[in-house]
Amino acid sequence: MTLPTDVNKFLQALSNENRQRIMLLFSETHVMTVGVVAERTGLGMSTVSEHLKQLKEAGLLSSEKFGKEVEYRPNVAQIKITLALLGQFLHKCC
Amino acid sequence: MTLPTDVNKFLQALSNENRQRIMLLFSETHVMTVGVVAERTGLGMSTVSEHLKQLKEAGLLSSEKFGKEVEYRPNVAQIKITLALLGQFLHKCC
DNA sequence: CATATACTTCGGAAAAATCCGAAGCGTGTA
DNA sequence: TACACGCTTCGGATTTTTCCGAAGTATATG
Repeated sequence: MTLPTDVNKFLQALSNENRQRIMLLFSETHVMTVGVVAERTGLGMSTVSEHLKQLKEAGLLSSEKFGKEVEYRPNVAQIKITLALLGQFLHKCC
Repeated sequence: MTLPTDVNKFLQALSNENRQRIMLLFSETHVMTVGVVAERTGLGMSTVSEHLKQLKEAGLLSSEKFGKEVEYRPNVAQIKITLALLGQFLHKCC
């Protein structure tokens, strides 16, 4: 048995405090652009862009482009799947 | 709403590949000493000692001292609690 | 077409994590 | 008491992560 890549990326993504803060913002405001997240966190736009990219690749967020803006939102379905996988993995240890 | 420290440490602990490997070992062998984990992972004993310490502080393992040996094992109860907290947190984003 | 806006990618500095072997600390044994 | 054994802590080299601002890309607007 080995840990799925998805779960690995998921854990990696959530292990950082600023990315956790970003996810918390999404629990208040379900849809945000890169600029809005940058403004609310106080981080540079490039930094936020990179964090959002990582959260997306980890299956925590999804994105959609509208003109020159990019809207990010929680990827509910994928989060549930990954959380279930993580649960399975951890219950093997018991 | 803010992310509990427990959950934070939990995610941080599991984000590392060698600590994941260690947890996988515990899914095969439920009780191991530091030396055994070192032997099976190929890591130095001091390195393993530090990893196990972190996993313990993150609520993933518990330890008990017997003479000069220290036995580690999965902290089932705490894992369940933390996993539930993580689930709660993530479902707020939906 | 030229410019502004929103974002991404790049280059690199700074901070944090990882790992090791040496040294230190208890505990059991000769 | 002296020594061996199992583990932890320390010091430090190496690697990885994080962050920023500059430069680059795509899209809308005057």
